[in-house]
Amino acid sequence: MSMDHRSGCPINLSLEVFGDRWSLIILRDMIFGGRRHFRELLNGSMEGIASNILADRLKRLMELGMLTKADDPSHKQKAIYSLTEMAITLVPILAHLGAWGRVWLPVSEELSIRAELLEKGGPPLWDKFMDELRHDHLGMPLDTPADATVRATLQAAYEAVVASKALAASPAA
Amino acid sequence: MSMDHRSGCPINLSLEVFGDRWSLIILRDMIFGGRRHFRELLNGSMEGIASNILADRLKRLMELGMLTKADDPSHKQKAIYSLTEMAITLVPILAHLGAWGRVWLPVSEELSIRAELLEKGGPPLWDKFMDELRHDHLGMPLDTPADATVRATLQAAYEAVVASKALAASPAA
DNA sequence: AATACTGATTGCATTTTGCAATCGGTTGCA
DNA sequence: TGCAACCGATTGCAAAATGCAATCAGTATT
Repeated sequence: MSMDHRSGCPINLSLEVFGDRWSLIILRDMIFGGRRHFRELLNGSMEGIASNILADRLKRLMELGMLTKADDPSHKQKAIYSLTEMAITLVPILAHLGAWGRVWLPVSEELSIRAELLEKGGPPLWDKFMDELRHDHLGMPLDTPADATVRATLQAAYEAVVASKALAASPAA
Repeated sequence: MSMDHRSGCPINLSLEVFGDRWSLIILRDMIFGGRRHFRELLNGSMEGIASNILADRLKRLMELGMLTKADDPSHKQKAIYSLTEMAITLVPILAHLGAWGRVWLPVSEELSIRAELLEKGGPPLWDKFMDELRHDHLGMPLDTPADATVRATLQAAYEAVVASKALAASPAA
């Protein structure tokens, strides 16, 4: 363990983990976007992260114990990244962060629909979602063998907004 | 409003506001440490912020609508900084952040006692504390004219830990 | 009159970030 | 068998952010 911390304050230490412009964006895309591969994260994030920064942050997040890396059996040089429990427990923080941003910042509708659903669902929905993440990333059995996943609900809501936007943009089609 | 945002995602926009190493530390010291003046923030933070960075962040946080500045009547060149409602609503996020850090990071006991109390108090305590902040920074009347403030409780708990540490270090005194 | 404190500002070296191009290896298809 | 597309990165370089020390003019204290 490196001891070069600015202070032992919980908030300061948390900021030292993801108090930069990219770490939490990467985790957001893995948690809510389902991205598991380098290229998915590189091309999938709307913010356009550079490949060297992505590589650096993935390495850093692994060293911090937030991610693990494994070989993808289907592709010899493909790596698959997984969230650890440490990262999965960020879900409530991301939900709060999204809710705060929706109130105070100029968010776009299609990108805030997930935050809205998470806010409305509250802690019970977060717990269910975290359970799904534990299943997908840690191989744990689902507590409740849900017929409809939170993940799918979030994804469907996002696509519905995008579709309605496209329809409104070209009504003559 | 400047439109140079990376994306309209709530989490991204939130990170653009305080996704750096210092902004949230300053807000932490104002919210939980009661700092209102430049020098208090400069010397009071355990992390040792540089004066130019402090000046830059205070200016930035004012432009973002998180802080306001006013003259201190008691001292002609003294400036007093106040939290806006936008900043006060960060309390739940800071509480979650502290709770997460307490679980996963090597926090020091004396610095995490506040996070612990906030965690135990939960949303009701946060609301009471935010009400106190609105009173102190926005001049609003207190909903409940509490005889004991959350602020004082947090401060007393911190001092108790520091005192017990000092006692354990020199038992012969 | 001297000293210390107020909110800053300046100059400069170091570190971090962002961007574009590129790398060696793997895969799928013709 | 050739070859383009894709894989997870790496490199070089410029720009920006950061950290540090010294300094500033105005104000209060002594």
